[in-house]
Amino acid sequence: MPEGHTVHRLARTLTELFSGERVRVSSPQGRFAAGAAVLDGAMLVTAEAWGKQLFVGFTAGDPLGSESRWLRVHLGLYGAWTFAGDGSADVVHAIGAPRRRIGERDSSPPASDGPSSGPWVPAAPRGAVRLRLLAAHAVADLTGPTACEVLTPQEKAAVEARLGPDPIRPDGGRRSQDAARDAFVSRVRRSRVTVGQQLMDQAVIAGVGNIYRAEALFRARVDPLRPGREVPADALAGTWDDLVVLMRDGATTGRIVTTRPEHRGGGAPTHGEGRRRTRQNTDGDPAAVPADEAFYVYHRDGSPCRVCGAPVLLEGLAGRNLFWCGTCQV
DNA sequence: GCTGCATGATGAG
DNA sequence: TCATCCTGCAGCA
Repeated sequence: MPEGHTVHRLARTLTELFSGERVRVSSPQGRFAAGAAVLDGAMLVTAEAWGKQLFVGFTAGDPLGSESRWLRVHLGLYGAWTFAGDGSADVVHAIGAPRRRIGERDSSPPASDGPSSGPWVPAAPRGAVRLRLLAAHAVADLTGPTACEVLTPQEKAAVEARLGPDPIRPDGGRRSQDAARDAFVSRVRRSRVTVGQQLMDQAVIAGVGNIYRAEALFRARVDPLRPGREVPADALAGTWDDLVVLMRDGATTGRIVTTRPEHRGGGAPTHGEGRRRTRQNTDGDPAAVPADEAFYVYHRDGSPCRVCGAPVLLEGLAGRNLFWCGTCQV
């Protein structure tokens, strides 16, 4: 599922592909027909993310009236975007749940025969496409979103007002990085709701999902079942700072990798150049870290903790699976 | 072919 | 706390 890093990545991709373009907006599946009709033919200005919320801005004028509009998309558990293009833009991939299909070049005919092969024709939408954005050189299809609606700027502001700070946004979306961190720390400590639950609350911190929750609390050695007000402020501040690094890395690479090099490589001991790496996510090559070594606890229930060897625990918490190490996290 | 799950959020009870 | 919505895919038969 798309956690915040994926949504930020999507915003960048949409901006790259469509900003400054007039786009045809349609709803092949039909469920967004009315909204699509409002936006069809408008100029797309930019796309941005706040936590898991994606906002795509369209300029006032022409088909729209005197007011600009924002398309708000939330992918939920299953939503996904699929991109294709004529190859003039370097971005042809899909991002989203349940599986990334990065690198899939479904529609684009090989650009091998050059510009003489005539105008690019996008492939027919595949599956239940709620929304299609089409410009001269690229197409984006959206399937399975939890939310897809057209908002006024005021309505967009109202949505944002309900969201907590977002570690990926500059300054966390607050006045400063310190203000964002403080807001997060004090909010968590104001409540006796477990810190594990609060990390999934988008009003507390925006963009964190089940993976980042599990991994960040493990790295901070904090027991997810601890009431928020009992977690030391400096542990929470450290968690925020850690998430800033982890999630920005995720947004850059498209992959979540939280393990430190010294905790990977179950078999072969790392040596040589691999040893001194301190970054988590890739060092430029996401494939460098095998998928089964990317996490400390997420989806590793029953397997030995990478640090202490105790079996990773799994429990249902507020309807979601919670993974943690009962020995390392206290 | 069918079933159950998934990195979410919401609304009713 | 539960049911519900959105969709695709892995894992079965």
